[in-house]
Amino acid sequence: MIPSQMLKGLLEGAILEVIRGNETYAYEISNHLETFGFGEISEGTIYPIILRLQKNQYITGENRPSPSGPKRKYYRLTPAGFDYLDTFKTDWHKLQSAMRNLLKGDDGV
Amino acid sequence: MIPSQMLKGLLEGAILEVIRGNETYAYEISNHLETFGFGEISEGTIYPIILRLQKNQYITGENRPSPSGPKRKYYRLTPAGFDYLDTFKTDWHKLQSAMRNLLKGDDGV
DNA sequence: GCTAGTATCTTGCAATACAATATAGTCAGG
DNA sequence: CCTGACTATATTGTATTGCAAGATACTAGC
Repeated sequence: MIPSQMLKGLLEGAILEVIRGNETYAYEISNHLETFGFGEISEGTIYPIILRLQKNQYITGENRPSPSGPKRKYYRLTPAGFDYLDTFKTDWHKLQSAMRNLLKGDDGV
Repeated sequence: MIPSQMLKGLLEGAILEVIRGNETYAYEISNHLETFGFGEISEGTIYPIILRLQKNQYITGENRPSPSGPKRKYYRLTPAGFDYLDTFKTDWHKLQSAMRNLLKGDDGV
C-alpha cells in the first residue's frame, strides 16, 4: 500500500507511539499498525526496530506468559522514550508543514 | 531540522512536484526546498535523485546558458512523471491518514 | 503426530540521504 | 591578471533502514 521507502524513519516513532498508547508486544504492534492504515508491517521490520529502541533505552521489556502461545515481551516507554517521541512528533509536524507549502500551489490539475 | 531519515522516499516526489510547478534546475531546486521548510538539501542529495528521475524517464533535461555561471540543466516532467507524481501524492495522503489515526488518541499529555 | 496460529529473533539485501570531493564557468576587487 | 566567492553539475563512499526469508519454539485442535 504505502511504499516502504516512504515509511523509513517514521516506523520507529510510530511504534513508540503505539507502545505509549498501551503497553504491548511486538506481534501485536504489527496488527495495530495495519489497523491504522500503514499496511502490513512484517516481523523482519518490527523486531529490529524494537531491539534498536531497547538498545537506545527508549523502551524497556518484560516477559509475561501468553494464554495461547510462547511468552510475550511487553514494552513500555522510558522517560527518554517520551522525550524522543516528542521530538519525533515535532519533526513530523515540520514535515507536514513543508509538504503542505510544497503542494499549496497544486490545484488538482 | 527535519531528520534526513524522515525524508527518505519523500524527496523524490517533492523534487518532482517542484519541477512540475515551474521548469527549473537542480541548483535552484535546492533553494526552493529550503524555502518550503525542508531544511538545507545538499547537492549530494539532489543530483543523484535528479539522475534517477531522468533514468526512469520521469523528467527530461535541456541545457541552457546561465546569465551568471556555468550552463544550467532545466528539467520538465514527462507524462510518466505526471503519473508517478499522482501516485506519490496519493501515497502521501495515505501516510498522513495513517499517522492521523495513530496520533488521534494523543491529547498532548 | 501434524498442522495452524502465536511469538521472537537473525541474516542478507536494496534503497536512499548525505558528506566529501572534483570540476568548471562568471565576476568583482585588489 | 589572479584570487576568492558564487554559481552549477556530478561522483564516490558510508550509514541507516525496511523487509523478505528463514530459524526457533510454544500451544491447541484434529
